[in-house]
Amino acid sequence: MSIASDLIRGHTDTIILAHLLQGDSYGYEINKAIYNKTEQKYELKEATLYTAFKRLEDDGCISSYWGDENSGARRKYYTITQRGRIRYEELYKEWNVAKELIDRLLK
Amino acid sequence: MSIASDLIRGHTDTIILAHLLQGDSYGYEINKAIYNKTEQKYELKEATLYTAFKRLEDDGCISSYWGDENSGARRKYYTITQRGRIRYEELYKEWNVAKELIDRLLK
DNA sequence: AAAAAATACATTGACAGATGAGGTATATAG
DNA sequence: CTATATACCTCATCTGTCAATGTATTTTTT
Repeated sequence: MSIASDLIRGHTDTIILAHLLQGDSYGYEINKAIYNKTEQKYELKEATLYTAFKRLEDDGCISSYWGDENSGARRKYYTITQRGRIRYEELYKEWNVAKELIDRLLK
Repeated sequence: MSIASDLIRGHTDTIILAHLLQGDSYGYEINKAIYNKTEQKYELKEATLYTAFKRLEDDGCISSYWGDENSGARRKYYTITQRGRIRYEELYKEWNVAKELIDRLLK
């Protein structure tokens, strides 16, 4: 069963921040990680991913630098900032509140 | 703590269908019920509610009739249809899958 | 060696759901 | 008579998602 994106909408930023808490990473890898973690049930579309990177970087939650690969395609790595860590904690709490509310509303 | 609407987005229809499983109801009442069930943490905006009614009725998930109030403002009641019940079950299952996925992705 | 697939980044226009702002109307409480 | 509560509805606008499209390099297959 694949998942309607409207159910994930609102979590894109949190998912990215959560992944970056494990260490710096780049777009393509994050996407693959999500796909595998969800047992192929959910995949962020590339446009969504890069839109989110832009949003998070503009907001100071992540910063980026180009990797110095000597083989393979160039990669843009992202690091979570202190502000990003705080934001993640907030969003994670919000999710837990929302989860309970939705459970209650759907009975 | 109030809840970002993007976290509820995608659940509006399911919430309404869940409420109608308890019996026919009308817009104003459904809105109040949601507000109270969530301990005043979440309130559907009226525009969102009526947009959802339109969407659900167009899709054959609910049907409507005017109440015969002899006092107070007129009320438009909604009934969940058989199709609506099936849709609710699907959406409820999707929510439970999504919930697990999000939990896993947010670690 | 040529073709195909995988890796990797990025933009743009269109779309759908949510919502602020506005509107209509009736009943009741002060 | 005025304010508040009940009750419905529409429209323009905003935001996040995504299909489509593009660039460039490397690896694998034929």
